[in-house]
Amino acid sequence: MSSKTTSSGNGRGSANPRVTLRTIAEVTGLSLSTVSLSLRGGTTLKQETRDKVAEAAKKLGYIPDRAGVRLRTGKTNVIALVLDGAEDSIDFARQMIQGIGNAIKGTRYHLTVIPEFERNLSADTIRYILDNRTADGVVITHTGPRDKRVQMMIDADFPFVSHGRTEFYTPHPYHDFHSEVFAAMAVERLASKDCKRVMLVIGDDSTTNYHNIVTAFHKATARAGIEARILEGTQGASPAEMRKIGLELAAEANRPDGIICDSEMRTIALVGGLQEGGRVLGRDLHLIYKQTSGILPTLFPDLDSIREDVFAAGGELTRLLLRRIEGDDAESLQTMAEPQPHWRS
Amino acid sequence: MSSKTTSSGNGRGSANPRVTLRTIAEVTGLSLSTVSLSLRGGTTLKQETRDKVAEAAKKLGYIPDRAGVRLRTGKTNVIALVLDGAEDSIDFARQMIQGIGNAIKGTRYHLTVIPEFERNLSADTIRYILDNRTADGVVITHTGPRDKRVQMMIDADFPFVSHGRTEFYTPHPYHDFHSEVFAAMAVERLASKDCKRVMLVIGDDSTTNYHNIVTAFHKATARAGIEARILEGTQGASPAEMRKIGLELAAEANRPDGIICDSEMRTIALVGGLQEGGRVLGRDLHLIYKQTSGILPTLFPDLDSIREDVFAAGGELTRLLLRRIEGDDAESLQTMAEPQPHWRS
DNA sequence: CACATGTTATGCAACGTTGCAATTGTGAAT
DNA sequence: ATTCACAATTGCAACGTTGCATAACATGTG
Repeated sequence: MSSKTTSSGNGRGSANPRVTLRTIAEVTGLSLSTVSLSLRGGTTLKQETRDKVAEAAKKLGYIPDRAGVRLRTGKTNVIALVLDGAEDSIDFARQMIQGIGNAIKGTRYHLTVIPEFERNLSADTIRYILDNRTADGVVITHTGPRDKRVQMMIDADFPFVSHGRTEFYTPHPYHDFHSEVFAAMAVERLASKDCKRVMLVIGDDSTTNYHNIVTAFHKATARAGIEARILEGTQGASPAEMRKIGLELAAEANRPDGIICDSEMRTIALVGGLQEGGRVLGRDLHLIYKQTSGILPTLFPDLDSIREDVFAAGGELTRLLLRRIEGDDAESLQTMAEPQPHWRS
Repeated sequence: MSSKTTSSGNGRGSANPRVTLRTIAEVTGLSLSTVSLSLRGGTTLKQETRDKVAEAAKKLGYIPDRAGVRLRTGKTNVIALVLDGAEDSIDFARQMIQGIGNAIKGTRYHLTVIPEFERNLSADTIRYILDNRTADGVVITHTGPRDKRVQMMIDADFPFVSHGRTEFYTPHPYHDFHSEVFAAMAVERLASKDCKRVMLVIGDDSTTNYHNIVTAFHKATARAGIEARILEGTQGASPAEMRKIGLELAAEANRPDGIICDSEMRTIALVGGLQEGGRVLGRDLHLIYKQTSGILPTLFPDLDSIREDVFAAGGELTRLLLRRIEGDDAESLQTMAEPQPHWRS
């Protein structure tokens, strides 16, 4: 039928010889260019031709070669997740990855994950991606108010989305948990339980969320006429130290009767300490934590919590990023996730 | 000086024009081929030439274009992690990824992660990678005795490494936690605490580890002359159900006085149920769990545990895989991780 | 001087893709 | 018949890299 290399023996040791545009061209008797154009929906082609190409492509199971496309167009069809090393939110990484993976299922995109070992090296990671055009877009988490990674990508006009807002003037895509609402909800709930002295336990003051929560906490406690207290400087605290803090707190005369905790890891440690100190949650004091994993509800079935759905966040971040890559403008790509209260009793 | 396109204005909108072999060729006055050859350590080149090229490459910050290399050689410089959706081991995904990331730091490899949503779709994932040569090697976890993914990759002679052994005749690279030792250690420890009726709580009977642990458990209990019992069929059990099981167990007349649990998630739920049922661990009964995350030691500081270092496993898996990709043969790429006991009191 | 022998460097083609300029075919208008 | 407009298709070059076959040069040998 056709001219050369009909089926086997094209050099590569693989079982079935790779299907390329050339294969389809030979099968259909069309030229490479036509096949390529047709597959990308060229409107100048005859309908008959387009059908023929589409059919052949499907039958042969053609999938564009990533290297070819990338070399020619510069498009990598890769999105990169910069994975923060923090383990405050238990199961955060897994859920985020699953969420992203779910959202790119069926698309041409692949996910590459770049674990971050030290926060202050994160600029290097971004620099590398920017310089080597190693992805079409980036997802970052644990965003700070003046996050240098954000700054770099804005400057380079590179598509990205952040989990968390920033304070930059130039708008950029983000998806964020509404921590102000979280704080307000939690305070109101504690107020309704007749708490008078409420403490906020919060770490990682490098994130924007930190500031948002603190501000909202103060506003809400003021409104409710409740004494507010913040346990700060615990971002580096180990679980053991955190537990000790809980133990000390349990012994304090003027201890809080309501606690709001924004980290699961800290919640576990703190509760451990409080219980060891003889305090019974739900009686001596109330605690509300921000829930992201399935573990804490199992562990503390009676504790109130407010949920952030990290799997959904991963999906949303991805959708925003893909639209950004397509060229949508930043202003239209900013969404918030509403906290979901889970009150017990 | 040189002929064409000296510095700027090469079309791409980027700030600094991309450094390619061509750039180095122009700077050094050598040909493309020579530069390429030199950078790959061609021994036929004069030392002077090699130095000149190396110096220029370093000064310009040359990094080979991935698409170019991939197109020409078929090498993707990518390793793929197929991420099982199981959340038995808390923090497993994050540690595994960090471990792999740490091991490829400084190499040309990137990590792509493919989340698995349904186990029975895992063959499709592998098929895709195999057909499209989308990675140079694959890491799989939660390996089964006759794992079809392993079978496929063996058949295709494709580089991979499994976290977990198999029963296949053809050898393949693996790194595995020594669960037989784990079971034996745990039983001995319980025996030394005068336990008489020991129960093994274990889920996911699709993994090889399941069988290894069960066998070793029976052997060890027989040797110690202890009554053995296995709580089976809990692989699909939700934390709530698991907790209920713990509660029921606490009320049982002939309840075990020693429990071995191979999953953190199940440990948490089970302990919750046991405690709710009024049992005090360390007094009424002893429990030893397999520890992978930092959470459980915080939560249960008094419980004995045996640790598997997932971060280290990720690193080892990667090293094995890379050596496999380099062509080392499978037999030499099989290693075991020794369980690390953490006895309290 | 012609020729073989190394040593060192290079030209060319190819991997799979796409964008553009150019070509062919078709029918209608001059 | 020639030209024109339009529709449909195609050839060519290029993206960055590497392997092979060849070239250029110096040196030694008959």
